[in-house]
Amino acid sequence: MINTDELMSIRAAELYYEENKTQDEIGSILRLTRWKVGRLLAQAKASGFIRIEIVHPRARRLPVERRLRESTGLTDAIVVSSVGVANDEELQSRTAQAAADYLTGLRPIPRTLGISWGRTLHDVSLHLKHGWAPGVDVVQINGGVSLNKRAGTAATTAVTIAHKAFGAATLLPSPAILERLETKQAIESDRAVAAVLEQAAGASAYLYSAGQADAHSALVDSGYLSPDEVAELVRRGAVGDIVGRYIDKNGDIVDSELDERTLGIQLEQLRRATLAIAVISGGAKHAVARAIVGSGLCTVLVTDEDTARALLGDDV
Amino acid sequence: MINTDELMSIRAAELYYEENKTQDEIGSILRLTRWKVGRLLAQAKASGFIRIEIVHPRARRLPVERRLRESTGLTDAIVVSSVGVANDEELQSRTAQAAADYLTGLRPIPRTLGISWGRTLHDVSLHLKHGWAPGVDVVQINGGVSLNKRAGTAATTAVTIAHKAFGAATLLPSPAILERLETKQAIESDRAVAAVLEQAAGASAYLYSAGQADAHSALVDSGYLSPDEVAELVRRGAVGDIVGRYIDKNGDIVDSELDERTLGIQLEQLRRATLAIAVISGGAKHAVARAIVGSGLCTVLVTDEDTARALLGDDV
DNA sequence: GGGCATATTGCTCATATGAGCAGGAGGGGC
DNA sequence: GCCCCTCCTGCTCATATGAGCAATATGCCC
Repeated sequence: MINTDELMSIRAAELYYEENKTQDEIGSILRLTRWKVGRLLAQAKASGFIRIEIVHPRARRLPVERRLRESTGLTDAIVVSSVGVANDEELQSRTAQAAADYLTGLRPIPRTLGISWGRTLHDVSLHLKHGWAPGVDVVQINGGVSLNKRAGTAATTAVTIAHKAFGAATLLPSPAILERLETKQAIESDRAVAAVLEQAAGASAYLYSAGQADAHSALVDSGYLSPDEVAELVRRGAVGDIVGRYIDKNGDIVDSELDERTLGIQLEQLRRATLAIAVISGGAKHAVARAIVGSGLCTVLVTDEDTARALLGDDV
Repeated sequence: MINTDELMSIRAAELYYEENKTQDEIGSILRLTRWKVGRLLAQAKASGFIRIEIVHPRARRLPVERRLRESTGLTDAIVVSSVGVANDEELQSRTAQAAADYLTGLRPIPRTLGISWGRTLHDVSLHLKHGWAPGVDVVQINGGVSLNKRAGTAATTAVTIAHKAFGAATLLPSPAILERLETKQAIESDRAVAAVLEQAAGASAYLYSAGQADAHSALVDSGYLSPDEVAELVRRGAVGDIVGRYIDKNGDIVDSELDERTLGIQLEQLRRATLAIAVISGGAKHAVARAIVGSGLCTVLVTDEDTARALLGDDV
């Protein structure tokens, strides 16, 4: 049975929010003092009967962001609303847009930005406005040029971001994963490659995304790994990959032999970074997001509401 | 491309509605004057970016009610919110509850209330509180006692409503539809039946629901009609039934021969009534609701938001 | 570039609202 | 039945907000 006050608070809420009446007017309609009306409305809000949503592709969820900052070690969290989103694509676009906004608003402006590559990062590059920053150099932090089927995507991403900021792009001229350890070591010690890696190590900020651990991963798409190899990694606890390296739910490398053959900055370099921005969205990436945030691989997370709630352990 | 003001209005809305900041505080955060913030918020509201919903089973939709009253000849409209409703059953329960509330609040209190029977009315009777009125006599306005499979539902409904109002119930001792015209005329002229019909004709208010025109109708359930007969009625334009009589989309009797054999008050008596309350909910009853409201068969409509919007021609 | 029409801004002032407090009603415990 | 404690009510007062208006900026035609 619903009590009288609750019912009255609903009647009051209808008149207040839907009919735009003042609390005083509502008072005379419901034969209550205006103070009682005010209290009923406060009660209705507190009980969660009044739901206020901001319906807009650019809307963020500040309370969720705050909770994320408070309950994790993140220095910042950007959470886009998933109200009214039909598909994952729309959600990813919103998240990429938010990441672009965050980059644009970033102070101090980073001199050098280290980036990974992939669908998400490419999306971010497209959402950045021309002139988003007055000069930022971009450097790739993991390999991936040659084998990429969607030719040049990795390079295009870096170049676009740099170009739009009137800066220079430095590409890492190497595959993401080498077949043999010796080859990797050889490439790594090559002067051109070593110079890029050095620049990457000294970047003032990092921006990267994560891949889910399954056959849809960009590393599979690009031909570096077979679906079977990924399935084996999953069996061994992989939840996803960042900068080409597969991690488990604790943020640890799953297969050190594979990792040795992966060219790019180390996870430890990300962990030590003052500013490492992870951009992650979509239901399939909840697990990898948890691993990244939980093990301190990023200092800033840009994500969607559902992922954020999954991290927070919300039931809804 | 989204313009700057729109984006600012979203940022302002986040701070105002989610972070409970004052417009002044928002002003200093966004580097705007507090008046600009106020205008941005007003703009966000006007553009529909701020959605305020009252989430409660007893919540009504006053703006929809007003539009219904204005665009139809109804003297009153009660529209329950369908936010957060999972199934039709929940919706019907909410609507029945609203009808019970409406009856309880009705002034002047009717001396005699003429009612039909059916699932909906039964539901209303259960939602009424004991002592909902200080004495109201209830009279059935259409037949339906004997054949009803759910034995005595029709009678129980009338008795419950009357009992809870400390009044007397008068049952109409007749089937809803007779097989032969002569039988119907004979019963109708029987003293006991005629007296009830006379009382029904003089009721100060009517309360009835409507059935959809398909095999799930209560008249089929009760055995008065076969699914085939209903199908034939549909073919001839029937959209539903009220007080046992099938009507088309104009509110006209579909089959006058069948109607002649139907015992109860005439549609014209409902149309002439000062107070005729129709209680209708569920997606399957949009058509019959339209017919009833459109042809003036009720003066008050109690319904759900979706049905109301269908009547108003809203797209959503 | 000048002048006009229109939109936008920053203000004053009236009003609506929430915080905090004093008095009073209700409801056990003895 | 009496008292005390708690919760609730209705108030005063400070603050937040929206309406309306003058001043200013913007765009547009010639």
